[in-house]
Amino acid sequence: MMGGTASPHERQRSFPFPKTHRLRKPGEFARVKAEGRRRRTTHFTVNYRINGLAHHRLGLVVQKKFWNAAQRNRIKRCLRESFRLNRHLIPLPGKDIVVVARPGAEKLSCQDTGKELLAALTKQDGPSA
RNA sequence: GGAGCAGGUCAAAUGAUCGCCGGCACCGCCUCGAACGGUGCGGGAGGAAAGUCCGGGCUCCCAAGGGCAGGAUGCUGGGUAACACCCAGUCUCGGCGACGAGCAGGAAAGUGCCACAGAGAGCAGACCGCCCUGCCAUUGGCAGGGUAAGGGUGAAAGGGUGAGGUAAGAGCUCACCAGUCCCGGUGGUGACAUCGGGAGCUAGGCAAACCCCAUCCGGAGCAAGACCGAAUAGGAGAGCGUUUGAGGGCGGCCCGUCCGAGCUCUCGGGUUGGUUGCUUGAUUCUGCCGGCAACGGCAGAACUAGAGGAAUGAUCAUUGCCCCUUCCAUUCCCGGGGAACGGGAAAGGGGUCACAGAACCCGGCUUAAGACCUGCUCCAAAC
RNA sequence: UGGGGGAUCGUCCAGCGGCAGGACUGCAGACUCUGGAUCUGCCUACCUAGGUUCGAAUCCUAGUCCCCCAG
Repeated sequence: MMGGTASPHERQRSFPFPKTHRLRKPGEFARVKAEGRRRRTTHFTVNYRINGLAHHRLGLVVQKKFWNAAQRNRIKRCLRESFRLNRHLIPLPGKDIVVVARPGAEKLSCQDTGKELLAALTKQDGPSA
C-alpha cells in the first residue's frame, strides 16, 4: 500500500544505505541495550539511543533459536529495506536503533514491517520530547 | 484409468525503478600511495549450499621412523587422489512382477552368554511314556537298569522319510533325499556355479559379545597458519631446572631421535583491530576414442560468489503456472435428440511457490522437500 | 563456522542384553482433637524411527532436541 500510494517524486529519489549507517561492533550493541530506551510492537522490540551523529544507524538482532537461516535472512532483508526507505521520515537527532525480531515476524510482509517500524519510531519521539 | 518400480530434467521468466556485496577502468581529494567519495562496465547461492557422518587436498607441528595400545573397513573383481562411496557380478532374503535390500570373513584357535519355562541349554539330557530284570503282589506298586520313536517345555532339544533290526529303541545297519568335510574334473581373473568320487554320521545359535584373521590409519584443524599495528607490562609470589639436563617436538605409552635454558602454577593488568590465507580447480562444457559400466585418455573452448553483526533484496508491470469465486445474472465450447446436469474456457480476486542461504576448497553418504518428462511392471476395462 | 558431551517417573540420578530401581514431590490410608513429623501403600518414565538378537533402556545406523568449548 505504501509503494502504491507513493508519489512519482518520492519513487525516483535514491535511498542509499552504506556500511557507515549500520551498527557493526558488539560494544555498540551493548551500549544501545544498556543506555537506550525500549519500545515494543507485536513483532519487534526496538531499542534506540541518541548517537551524536547526523544520521541514524541500524542494528539487527534475529535469534537463531526461532528460525532457520533462510527465514532469518528474509526478516533481516525486510527490516533493512524498511529502514532504507523510511530513514528520512525518522525525526532527528541521529539515533542508534537496534531492532530485535520476535516470533511471528517471519509471516509479516515487507510493507507491513515498514509500517510497524515507522509507527514505533515516530510515536516514541512524542512523549519523550 | 488405478497401484507401483527405475532413471532423468528443472528449481518461474522478462523489463523498469530504488538499493546491497565484491572485481576492473577512469575521475575527484591528496606531495604520492592507501583510505574515502563519484561515474561507467560486467559478475553475485544450492540440489541439497543443510546434518557434519566418512574420505582427501591445503596449513602448521624438525622429519613423520619402529613396536604396543586404539580406531576403521570386511563376499569377489574393477574405478578413484581417497573412502564407509560408485560400477559390474556372486550368494542370501523380500516382492505375483518391474525391481529392491544386505556391518555378506572366521563359531572344528580360544573365552563367554543362552533369562523364564523345561528332566535336560552345551565332552547333552530320563519328567511322563516304552522295554527288561528282581522283590512284593494277582488289573498294580517299589527298586535297579536300558531306551531319544512319541508327549510336554522353549526362540532353539543334536538330520528327514521308508525298510531292516531289537526286549524296547537308536545312523545300530541299508536305500533315497538334504547338509558337512576332503579329493578331482569343467566354466570363470575371482566370489562362485556345476559334475563325479570318497569319508563320516553330526558338528546348535550369538562375533551390530570379547576376540582371531586380512587390509588401512601420525596429530590437530582456515577460529589451521603467515604478516602488520595498537595497548599494558617488561610486574609480584611459589615450585622445578641449567649439560649429571627441567621442559618440549610427542598427540595414549615405550624405544629411537631432535631442540634445548628456561618452564609450570597463582595474583594483578592489557588487547580483544587490520591485511593475507580466499578462490584456476582431482574445475566446467563440447567433441572423439577405450570400457558392459563406474570411469579414463586426447583435443578445443570457458572463467563461474568471495561476505565478515555477515552481500542476491524490495516495488511495479506483462507472460506462464497454481488456488479460490461465479447464490442471482452474462458469453463460448464439449458430452446429450432436447432439458436438467456435468466438465472446460472466458471474466474477477489472490499467490509467485516446496525444502531451503555459500563462510578454505573438493569427492561421497544421509536427511529435507516440490513440479515435470521417459521407460517398465501388475490389476481392471475396451478392441 | 569448527570441536566435544548428553537425553530414563513431575525433578535429580542408578541401571553395561532378560522383573526399570532409589531419593525428593504428588495422592490415599494409619497415628493425632487438628496440623507437622513418622509409618504403610499407590501413581507416573527409557527422545524418535529402522536394524542385529529368541529377547534391546542397554548393541548398530539414521534423525530430533538440549548443553559446553574455541575469536
